[in-house]
Amino acid sequence: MVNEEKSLNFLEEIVEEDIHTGKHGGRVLTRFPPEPNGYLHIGHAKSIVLNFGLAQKYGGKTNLRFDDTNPVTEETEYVESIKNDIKWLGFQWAEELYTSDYFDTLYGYAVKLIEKGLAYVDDSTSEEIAASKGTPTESGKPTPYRDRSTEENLRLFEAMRDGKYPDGAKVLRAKIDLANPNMHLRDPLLYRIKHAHHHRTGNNWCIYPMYDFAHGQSDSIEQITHSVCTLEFVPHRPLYDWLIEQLEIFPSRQYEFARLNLNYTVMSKRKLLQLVNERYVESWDDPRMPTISGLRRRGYTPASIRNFCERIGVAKRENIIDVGLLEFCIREDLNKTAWRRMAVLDPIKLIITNYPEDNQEILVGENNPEVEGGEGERDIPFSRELWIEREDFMEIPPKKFFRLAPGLMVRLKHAYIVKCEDFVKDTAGNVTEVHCVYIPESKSGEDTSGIKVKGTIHWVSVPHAKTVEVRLYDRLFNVENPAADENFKTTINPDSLQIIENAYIEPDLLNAVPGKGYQFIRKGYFTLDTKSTPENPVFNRTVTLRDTWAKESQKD
RNA sequence: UGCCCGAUAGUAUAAUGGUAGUACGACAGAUUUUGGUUCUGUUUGUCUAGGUUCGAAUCCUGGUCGGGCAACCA
Repeated sequence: MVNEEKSLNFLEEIVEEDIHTGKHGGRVLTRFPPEPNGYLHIGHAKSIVLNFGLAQKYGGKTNLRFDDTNPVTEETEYVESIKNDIKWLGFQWAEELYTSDYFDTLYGYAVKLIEKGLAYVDDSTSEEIAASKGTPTESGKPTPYRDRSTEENLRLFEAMRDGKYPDGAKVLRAKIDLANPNMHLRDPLLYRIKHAHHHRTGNNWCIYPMYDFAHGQSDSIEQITHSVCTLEFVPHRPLYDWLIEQLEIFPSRQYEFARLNLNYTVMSKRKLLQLVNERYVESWDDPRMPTISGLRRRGYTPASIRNFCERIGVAKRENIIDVGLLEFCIREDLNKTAWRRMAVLDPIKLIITNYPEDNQEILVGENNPEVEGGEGERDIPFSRELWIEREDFMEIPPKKFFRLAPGLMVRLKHAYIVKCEDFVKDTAGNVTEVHCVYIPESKSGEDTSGIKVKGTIHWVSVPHAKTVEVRLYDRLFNVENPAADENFKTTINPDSLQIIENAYIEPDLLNAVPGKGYQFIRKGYFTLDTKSTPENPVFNRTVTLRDTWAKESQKD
């Protein structure tokens, strides 16, 4: 038997080692700690899959903790969207927690630090503090307030809490080492004054802890065993550890991995917010956005996103993943699950000259050829006049063109073989009609014609066709790494959205179910848009099918 | 030019001192009533210079390159 043991990523190795050595009694508790100031994106999905996946794999649990220490940017709207996205991805947290739940405890920790002589109230301005921190090559200098007595610090900190000072008048700083080569250890700020309404604590507080004084302590309060975050927090780890040690609280450990970057998109919340605010996209859930809600509206499935996150791996090396891999993952999923339907996006008329004018037939087509039994079938009306795709006819075809051209034959999917005999152009030279004859004995399923054709094309019966709006999406940016551009918005792809107001669909597609993916045969995967209504159906293209002909035809 | 992190095919990711493997991509072929799917095959890689060792992607040293750090953001 071949040993198919899957290799572990470095975090799984750490966890296995900890379990092996009996650390925390083998307990595994992770957390996913979003700040509720924006929508979750595919990069968060990587973190979610990692944190929840780690816990699941080793019999542990994961908390959802909102890191809500900055009341100015945080809103309940974001809390709700974040919870919704996590659930949609298929994960369930053990406890829903908020850093703001710990404000009292955190305040107590600050007092303890002051009492130990390890924190002081500083009256300096923001600029003065920045200047006194020195530079990476030059050590910092103490401000005039560094050596206040414990009593004075205690009194002032309490006064800060009691609202005696305006925003920015004072801060609480840790007293560590102004000469430390790690800038984060040069007396970092612990608390600042913000007379602001907090989405959960209202006006109870006018001082709020900084990230560094909240995150690690929250981990510790919850007894998180493995606190997983991204690489930019590596230099914060010594401070994380220092606070835990000085406060003598549960020793959570922080581990860092490289965040996900995807080419042809941006991932920072700030930039995504700009795209929304400046109307480059419709909203946070615009199908071109790399947000979870955008991907969902685009037609991505939870399984495809989870799968993607597992395939990209986890390491500490900076990376830029090809969106092609994301597209592979959704095609892989939808190929197995999407029901097949026919739709013509850019129509020209095909007339079967030897088919009786008043005749029509009801043909059948399987729903899903990837599944035994096809998951049932649907009726497809057929008649003398059909819509076909403009690109499926060429007056003068190149070599290896397996579609319609004068004298060429194709099969109409689920129907008959037809032979092109003629075509009609308008005054502008555009082909408007293709005239064919059909082979009556070549009907799908009962073909006795013996004719073999290379190509099969999709179609929709003209008198039975329904009209819908179809939205085709392309990458939002024209360059691989838009964030590298000083003004990333100049690299936006002006053609990222193409709206087809009148696409023709086979009648059964009117029964499409929201949230389900459909393959428009030969065109791609589509799903109903959230704004679609029975009166005005709108389909979003999730992703095209792989198109080797497009590549072939572009050669030479 | 202070500190920290990293460097394996085009992109990611394994190999934990002992045959450099996997996925996606690319290329070629087979199958196909979707130029889809599926299947088969091919291609391409250890940043660099030394050192340790019977043996180095792996350990050590120097260098190069990339990224991060001096927000009352997280």
